[in-house]
Amino acid sequence: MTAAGKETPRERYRAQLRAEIKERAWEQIAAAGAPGLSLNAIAKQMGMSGPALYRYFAGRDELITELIRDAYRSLADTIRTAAASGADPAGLGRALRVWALADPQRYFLVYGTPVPGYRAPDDITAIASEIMNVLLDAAQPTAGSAPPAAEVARLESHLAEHREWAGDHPASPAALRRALHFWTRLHGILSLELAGHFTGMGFDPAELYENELRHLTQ
Amino acid sequence: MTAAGKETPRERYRAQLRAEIKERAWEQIAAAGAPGLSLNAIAKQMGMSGPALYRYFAGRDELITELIRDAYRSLADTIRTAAASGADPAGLGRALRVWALADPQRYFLVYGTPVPGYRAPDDITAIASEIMNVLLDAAQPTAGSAPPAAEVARLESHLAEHREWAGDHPASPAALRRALHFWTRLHGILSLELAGHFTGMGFDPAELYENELRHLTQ
DNA sequence: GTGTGTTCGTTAGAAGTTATAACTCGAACG
DNA sequence: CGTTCGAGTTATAACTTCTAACGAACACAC
Repeated sequence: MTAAGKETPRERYRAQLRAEIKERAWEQIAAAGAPGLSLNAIAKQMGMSGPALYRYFAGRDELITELIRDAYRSLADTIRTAAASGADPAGLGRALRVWALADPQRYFLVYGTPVPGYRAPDDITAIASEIMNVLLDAAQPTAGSAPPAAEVARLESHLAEHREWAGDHPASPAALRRALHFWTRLHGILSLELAGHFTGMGFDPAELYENELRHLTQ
Repeated sequence: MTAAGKETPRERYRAQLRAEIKERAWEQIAAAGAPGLSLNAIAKQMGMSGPALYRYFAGRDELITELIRDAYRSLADTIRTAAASGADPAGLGRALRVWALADPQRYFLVYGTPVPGYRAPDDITAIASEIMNVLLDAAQPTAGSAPPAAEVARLESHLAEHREWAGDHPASPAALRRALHFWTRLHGILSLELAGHFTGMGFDPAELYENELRHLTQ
């Protein structure tokens, strides 16, 4: 895959160890959430003593940022792959849910409670807008189905005037609106489900989600 | 308000100090999120030394749980008050947004990323269902407007069979569905806005929110 | 007014954490 | 084969939560 020939043995070893550290980090995060991640614990698990990890990550924050980056990348890959294999918007939504349920804490690393001061590095926001691009693609085609109902007219004209976030994507105002709704509505259900706010309520979150997908794709 | 006569001086002092501790805790949480809350820092701020706080809270977890409880209560009061003063569902939605924007971290204490192991005490879940009750009330009246569109029929029949979460509230299946949508859709927009996922996108989240309210109330 | 307790706040300390500094040793490379 | 670079070590500082033991102040009963 990557130009393996040019790697020195040390680089190989280094990359491998970084990967193992992240591996353990994911386990800890899955078990106790991001605040429960401990560099020291990872080091002990790997049979080495604390400060050794600082050879591989500048600190806890850098490790977490790296994990957030990976989570974003994983999500972007999932969405892109689903779209590339001809999935309709509903299919994209289902892929999103499968991805989220596979590792709730990974979802929360992307869309969960932010640390007030934190500002995401540029490459992460780039991945975020890549995801948005796929959504905009998917929101486009819906033929000339729904008439521009008066209800949404105001929002669509507002979005038409503020389409910076779409970059140079040629999405129609209706598509801008649909992509946004797709995002916010599915996130609304998913995040509540993953946070456990539906547990004990009795109904099946999948039914609610499928209903929203039906609604979103008209 | 409270039966002040029967309070001993010590109880008064104790209650006051507990309140001040929570006050400082809110400041810290607003500034650095829940993980940034430090008992020690609070103690120092109040001019007393670390372990003194353990007279008032069993530990960090109990303090946070108490803050979560207060946040829930504050939200329930806000929603109930809005409903009591004759607000329609849209008004409830706006009250929710105002409450959330007033202190984003407080919102996240209620609806943010959960700690995997954490299980909310019963009285907190009781407040949660109190909130749901107000939502169910508000979702009820909408006259005989929308016909039971085939799109939502499946979800509504599912909800009709799983209405444990409504307690003994006499909400119609349509009301169950509407209350759920009200919750998930507004939370979807709000949580993304509060987490800063809309910053830099250019559009006004209020427009998106208002559109959703319009949509929700038909 | 003078005991008597309860409770408050203190210091000391254990067991963690992140992170830095200084040092050793081994492996890669010229 | 030697030199250098880097990995991992220990020691330390500055934090954190939280327990334990102590002293002192305060409310209350007598």
